[in-house]
Amino acid sequence: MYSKLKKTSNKQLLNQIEELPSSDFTKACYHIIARIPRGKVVTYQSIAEHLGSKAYRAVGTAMAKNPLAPTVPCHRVVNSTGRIGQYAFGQIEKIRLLESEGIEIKAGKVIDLEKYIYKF
DNA sequence: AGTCTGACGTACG
DNA sequence: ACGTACGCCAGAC
Repeated sequence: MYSKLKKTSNKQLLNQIEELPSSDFTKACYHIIARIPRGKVVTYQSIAEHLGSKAYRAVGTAMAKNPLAPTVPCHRVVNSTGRIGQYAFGQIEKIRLLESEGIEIKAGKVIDLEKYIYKF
């Protein structure tokens, strides 16, 4: 009976991303993030590397403008140091979301980051 | 085309 | 285990 409240399918989401007026680089970032499962995280650096680039700062810039948050789960992107990093709706909210997915965070850092890293 | 700005990373103190 | 300085590069003007 809640079928109409079903989340946007991944396929629909990918189409939505394609329709955005963003650059290819930015859309590629969203595509990558769209496949991170609940309870897992990736780093800005790994996203850039996956795109064959060193532009990890630009990845952050793309996140900052993410028009599909939190459907495109940009809250699952953290610093390579394990620090939470920034979030358009505030670090508090980012931490709250991550904890709700089972990720342990203390003093703004992910405890045992390796355990939660999503590998491509 | 030139310049500036970041949801970053890393080295170094 | 901090903070800071500097390098990085795509995107916005």
